[in-house]
Formats: sequence, structure tokens, C-alpha cells
Amino acid sequence: MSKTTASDALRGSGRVSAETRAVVLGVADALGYVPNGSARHLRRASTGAIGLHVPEVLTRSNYYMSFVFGVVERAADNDYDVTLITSGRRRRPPRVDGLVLGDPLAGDPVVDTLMNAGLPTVTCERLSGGPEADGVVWSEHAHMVGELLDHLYEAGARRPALIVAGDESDWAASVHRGYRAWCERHGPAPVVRTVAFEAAADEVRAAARSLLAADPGLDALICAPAGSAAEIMPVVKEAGRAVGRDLLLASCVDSPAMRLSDPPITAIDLRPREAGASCAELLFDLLKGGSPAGITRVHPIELTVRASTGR
Amino acid sequence: MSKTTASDALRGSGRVSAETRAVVLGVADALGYVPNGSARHLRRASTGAIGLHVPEVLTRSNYYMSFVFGVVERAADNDYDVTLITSGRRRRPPRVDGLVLGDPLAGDPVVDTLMNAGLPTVTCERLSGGPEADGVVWSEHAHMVGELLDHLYEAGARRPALIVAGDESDWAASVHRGYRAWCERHGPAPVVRTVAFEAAADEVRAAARSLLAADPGLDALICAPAGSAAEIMPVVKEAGRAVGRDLLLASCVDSPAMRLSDPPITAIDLRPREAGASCAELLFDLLKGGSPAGITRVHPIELTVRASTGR
DNA sequence: CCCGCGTGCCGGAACGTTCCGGCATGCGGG
DNA sequence: CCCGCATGCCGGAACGTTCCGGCACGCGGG
Repeated sequence: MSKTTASDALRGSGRVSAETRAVVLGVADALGYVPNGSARHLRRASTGAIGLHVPEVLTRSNYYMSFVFGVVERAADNDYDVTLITSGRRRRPPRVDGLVLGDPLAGDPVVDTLMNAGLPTVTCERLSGGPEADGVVWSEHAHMVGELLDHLYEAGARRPALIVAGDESDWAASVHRGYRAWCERHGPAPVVRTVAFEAAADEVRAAARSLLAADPGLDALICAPAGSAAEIMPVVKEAGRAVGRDLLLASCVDSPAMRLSDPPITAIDLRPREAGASCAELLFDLLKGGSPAGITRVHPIELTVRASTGR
Repeated sequence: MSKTTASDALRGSGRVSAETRAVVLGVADALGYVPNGSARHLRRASTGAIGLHVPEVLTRSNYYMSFVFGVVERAADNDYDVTLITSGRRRRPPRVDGLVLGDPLAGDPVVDTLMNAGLPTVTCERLSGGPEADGVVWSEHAHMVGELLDHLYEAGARRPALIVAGDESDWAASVHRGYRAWCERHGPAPVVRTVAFEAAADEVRAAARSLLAADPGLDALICAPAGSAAEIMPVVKEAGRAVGRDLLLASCVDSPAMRLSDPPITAIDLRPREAGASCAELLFDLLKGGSPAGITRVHPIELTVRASTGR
């Protein structure tokens, strides 16, 4: 019983008779053998892990939490570990076989470093401005914002405004674009306020206040940043407006806070867990050579209508 | 120039003259040399990574998100990677040097597996019932709940009730214990409703509704589960109560949702990021042999008073 | 009978690092 | 002068796995 035979039996490779394999598996199990990852990866010139980076945004959205769990789940299916990469002081290139970047922000130094690490990389949404990743999973936000605006229009809104983050995030840029395109098609002049991607509630509230004060004719408001639609509720009340009645309100990111708001807020369900899984899956396809570099996949999203847009 | 000398120079070990070291470092830098982690770990019989598990709770709290970032940050300081371990189908023991378990729930099969993996382990809060981890970081929740109740008492509350998760979480158990101890000291009969650790909003609301209906004399309510205090707002209004006036409301877990609620809700700031960092730090102390197994550390928490308890 | 081939198994090298022991040199003290 | 020791450097083995090439055996066909 040589190590080679044992190795072949355990991995199901090479030429081993069925009975020998059974014996090997039995013994391995009895001895509680577990292969040494470092040795395996040394030999195979791989690491058995993928890196995951998400913007460190401390909002009340569970978007990234779900996204992360999606990535980890799919990685586990492929017998890969997931190593978190944060924006802290970075040392040498991370010891991983590939990278998943959730919502990479243009200008983020960590993102730049990672994109230039020479590793197979998948981004969730494009990195605007920068180089294209080897794989991209994206959703049709612009289109979906159009559908959302159609829905608001049907519910009676004629002057919808938008609060959105800046263009460093491709997601925000798409939302913005979709909004302007819709306005172009349907006549109303765009009314937009831009806030920081990681905007605190105060900033979003100030934007909402300014919008409501500037234009009393405003009859609908789309709050793009995660969780922010719920946060501007007090401002709306303060302005004497009733959400779902004389002001329709919607969010571009669904979350429990939307469902549980009073009234519940219409939102776009980005299905973050599935998005994470899709990113991981695409990365493994790239690693296995099953997909060519430069591939993109569309991740479907859904509009969830609630009382805040007049049911 | 032998590999040994190069290795010694790069790691700053062995006997190498200053000038040789300088040369080695210079060349390594020029060539863009980065040591192979697998080979290093194979030789050293380590993995260079720690495992991190948190309950997969999809609430609107950013507690675990912050906790995770705290762990990753401190691990990076120690040149360690962090591998996420979720509740998905587990395979062989994870390839890590140690484990951090955030809020391990008694009866969680993944937690049991990890605790029995024979790896150095640190838990944030105890694992009630199970074996003790090699290191524990905990906070004085029971005491802090006492302080919170003192504060409510000063604000006029005489019949405070509690909504809390079950005892599978040591945190919830401590909160519960602190509440009962305070009642013991101050006279009022305890009024408690228990919900699931991962309770959805509906369940918490039902508990709140039941409490308010059962006892009209109730003048304060502590909602322990993360985020839930904000979620029961509609129920309170529905019952014709005014938060901060005739019903004081507080949460045992602070979050943006508490700060941004209307009125803002008094809450206990658990300082999750620091808690994560503390767990990682304790684990590294254990790994280095600097601390004996069985050690515990107290993580300080703070009461943040807001308008929901009458300013 | 002999050759060729398929099957089952194995030895050895290789992956890149660390560590143990040893060698050469130079210097100071007895 | 010789011995001992400190310093600087190095060779080789080892970590546990995978993979290449090869060996032995049995069988079927020419």
C-alpha cells in the first residue's frame, strides 16, 4: 500500500481497483485522516481560497451581509474557503486563487490594488472607469428603475424625484441613468439630489428636506441608498406629507426595514444572497477555464410593491 | 547566497550580517518576491488563518457586520487571514489555526462541531450548557440592564416589561437574569415575553401587542433583540401610547435604526467592532501561548440615553 | 511460443519553505 | 602557539501531497 495508491484512491484518480479503493477509504475514515491543505496547495500551486471584498458601509441594510453569505455558501459547494479583505492596511497580495468584489467603488484604493493583483476577478456590478474584471455579474438597474417609475406613474405620480449616490458606484450610476432616461421619455424635468455612497441618515434627510422644500409639487420620491427611504420618514411627516397618499415613496434596495416601515415601502429586491452565489459561481467557472475572461452575467432583480406607493 | 541565508534575512531570524540582509531585502523587493504561504504553512504546521462563525441572522442590526470587521481588522494586524464559516453543509474540519465564535447558540450543530474540532477557540459571550471555550470575551449585560432599569425608574417607570430571546444565547440569558434580579431588588413582578433569537418582526410585534393588552399599567418596555425596539413602534401607536411620554422604550442593542427612529430609542451600545477585535486578540494571545486556556476578558459596553426614555 | 497491451500498483521527485547541525574564519586569552 | 568561542554562512532534510514514469502480471492474438 504505497502513498501513491492511497492518494489515488482518496482522490478517485489514477488506476486503482475498486476493492483497494474501498480498503483505503475505510482505513482513512477509521483513522480520521484529513488531507493537509497546505501540502496539497503547495503541490497544486493553488490556495483553496477566494478573497472577498465589500465596501465597509455601516448602514442598516443587510444587503452585504446576505451577499457575503451567498458567496461563502457557493464557495463551500466548491470546497473553497472565503477570506475577507477589508480596507485596512494591506500587506502583500492576498493568498487566494481569485477575487470577488461586491460593488467596487471607483477610486477606492483597495479596489485598485485588488484589480491589479493579477488574479482572476469577478465584480458584482462594473467598476466604472477602471479596468474591466474578468467576470462581471450585473443587474438591470436602469431598466428596473424605469419599471418602478412606470408603476409610480400609474399610481398617479407626475413629478418623481430621486435621491441617489454618486457615480463612483456603478449601481448608483445605473439608477441615475435609468431615472434620467425615463424622464426623457415621459416629459418631466429630472429632479435629483446626490449624496455620498455611505451617506449617514442626516445627509439623506437633508437632501429630502431640500427636495420637499424646493418643490411642493413633488408627488413621488425614490430613495436609492440602502435603507434611506425608511430614514426620511420623519422629514416627510414634518413637511406635512402623507406617504402613500400625497407622496409616493420607494427604495432601490429592499431590506427588512422597508417591509417593516410604516407604511411598508415599495422597493427593488436585489436578491443579494443569490447575487453573491452567482459571483462565486462565475469565479469558479473562470478558475476552471470553463468561461472565457471578459464574461458577464445578468442577475435578475424584482420590484416589490408595497403600500408606500399607494398599494 | 544560499536559500537559508535568504530565508533568514527575510524573516530576521538566524545569524545574518546587516549588510547581507540589506542586499537580500533589496533583491527580494526588486524581484517582487512574495513568500509562498502554502509552503510556509506546510513547514510550520500552521494555516495562517482563523475561522469565524456568526449566527446567520438576517435582522436589520449591523451588529454582526461590525463584529466581523473588527475580527478581520485585528487578524490583519497579526498577518492572519479570516475564513468565514457558515451553517451550510460542513465538510472536514476547517483549515484554520483557531476559531472565533460570535454569540454561539446552544444547540446549534455547527457550533458543536466547531467546539469539538480541537482547535483553540474564543467565543464572544459564553456558550451556555456546552463546554467552555479556551477564551471568552463577555460583557456585563446583566449589570447594564440593571443600570438601564435604574434609568427608567428615575424617569418614572414603575412597571417595566421585557421582550427577550430564549436562553440558547448567553447574551439573552444574561439580559433576562439582570431584569429579574432588578425586579427582585425593586419590587415589581417581572413581566416577560420570550421570542426566538432570530425572531422576525411579526413575532416581536405580537409579543409587544400581547404585553400592552395584558397590562395597561405597563409604563416601560425593554426590547432586547437587535432592531426590534424600532419595529414595535407601530404597535405602540396602535395601542394609543406615546413613546417617551406614557411609555418608555429601550433596546439592548444599539444600531443606526435606534438612533434614527422617531423618537430616537435609548439603547445599550455593545461596541461590536471592538468586541470582534477583542476576540481576535484573545485568540492570538492563546495561539502564541501568552495566555492560558480558560481565560476570560470583559468587554465594556455603554448605555446611550435618547428621547424614548423621556430624555 | 512470443509479443503487445491493459491493468493495478508503486518509487521517486518535486512544490517552497524552515530548521538543525556543521563548517570556516577570526579573535582573544591562557 | 593552541584552544575555545562567537560570528556568518550554508547543505540537506523535512513538512504532506501530487504526478510522472515504470514495473509486474495476466491475457489474447498472431
